[in-house]
Amino acid sequence: MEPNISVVAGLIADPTRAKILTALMGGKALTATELAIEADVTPQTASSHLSKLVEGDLLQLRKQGRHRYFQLKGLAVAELLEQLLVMTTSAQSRVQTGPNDTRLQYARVCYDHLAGELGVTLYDALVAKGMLIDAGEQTQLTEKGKLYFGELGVDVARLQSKKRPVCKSCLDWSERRNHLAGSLGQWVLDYIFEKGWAQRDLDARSVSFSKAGLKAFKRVFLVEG
Amino acid sequence: MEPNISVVAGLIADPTRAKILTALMGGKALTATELAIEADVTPQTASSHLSKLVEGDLLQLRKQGRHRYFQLKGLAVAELLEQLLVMTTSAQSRVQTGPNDTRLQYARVCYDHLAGELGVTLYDALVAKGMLIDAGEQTQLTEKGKLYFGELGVDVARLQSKKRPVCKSCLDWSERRNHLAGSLGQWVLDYIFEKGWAQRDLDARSVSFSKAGLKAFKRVFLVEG
DNA sequence: AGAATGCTTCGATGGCCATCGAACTATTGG
DNA sequence: CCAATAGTTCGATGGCCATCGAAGCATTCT
Repeated sequence: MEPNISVVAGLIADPTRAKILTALMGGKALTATELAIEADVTPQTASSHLSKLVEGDLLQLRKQGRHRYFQLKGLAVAELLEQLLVMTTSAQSRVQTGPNDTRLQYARVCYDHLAGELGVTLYDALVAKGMLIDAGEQTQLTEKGKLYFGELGVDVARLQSKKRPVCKSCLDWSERRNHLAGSLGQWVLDYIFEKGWAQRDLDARSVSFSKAGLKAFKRVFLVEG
Repeated sequence: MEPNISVVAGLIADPTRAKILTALMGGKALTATELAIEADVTPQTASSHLSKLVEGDLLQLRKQGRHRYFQLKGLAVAELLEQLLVMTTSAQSRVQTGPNDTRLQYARVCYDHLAGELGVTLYDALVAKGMLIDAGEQTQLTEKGKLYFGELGVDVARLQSKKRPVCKSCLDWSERRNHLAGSLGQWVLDYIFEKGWAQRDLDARSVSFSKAGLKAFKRVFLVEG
């Protein structure tokens, strides 16, 4: 009648695939090789599992150069795995990690926009507030977002007239999650330096926020915490 | 690291066991033979599966005379199955709605509370009338709601003293919207049967309202139309 | 007590599938 | 171009397990 649920369950039932899925629960995208190492199998075996998981709509594949990044496909998959974890870790309390404000300060430049944990947080916050729509690789700026950035002083129409996409999600090197790229991402980084919230470090890649600058950044860009 | 989740998933992965589990989603306890017929296998095969499901803490066994009654063990199991149904029904188009399916979609039992279109309508109506506050997964019963249900004969204080949450929203697999779970949801379903407004169908999941019963239900629980 | 019903255990069979070695394709970097 | 890295497909192997026939245990009915 409905073998579908057993098909999905069957995908999770294999211990190796379960390891792959739980490894991806952090939200980070991982490469095929990394997942093979994580699951402690050869690349061939991992490849077989990964294609099945993609075929079964549990994972999403994003090709980037010679790498293939995998991540959980949609919130429903993560929730399903959560539910399974709830079942199996009955007595274990789910303790959240402590204040992550200190770790949040890790930030660096990716080409011309903000990357690192803070970049990812920014991206997530803008999506959560309805400014952006995360549609896989193609990120959309909503009408609400246009208004919001317009009030901050962005000439949205001018950005849109250029060839370069306004919004683009870029897979983060360290976080392996989306952060904001495109001309809007560039604008945000420029804005940060312009306001004096932060400055480039000597290695020219990492970005140091001042205490007040970080606070202002979070306030203006709707990042909670 | 944690093969537990693959173990649980493996229990659901077998099509026969999946049939058994979905048959038990009605909340009604069924005998081993009934489940064998439902899953279309011999009693020996069903027995093997059932012992595994009990061993894996997905089913609860109750011996009664020469019968062995099985039912889902706890709400978490039912929620896990619901979550799987949410995943699998979202992937495929909404066709194939025979007469039995439409009945199931209108009103059915989800473990121990009312689900389907009518369940969702009830939930929405209670929220609209200010009896409940929809706050994500944790639904709140308002003071007004406590008064209202108190007049219907609910011992709210007793429900609150129990471990199980009074209100809880449960995602409906056909409607994909919240319906009322928790001990209050259980009370509502009991009330419906107690008043004779409806009765369980043969398939043990769908709920048949009489014409007068439906009218009374809508009147008492503030559902418009 | 004897028969019937409900259910389980045992053992054999057959099919599915996870795994890895070997060989291949694809992308990057000198 | 060649070398290196990333990942895939193919084929063989081995193990796990769902299934059911046969037989056994348990409970109830008459």
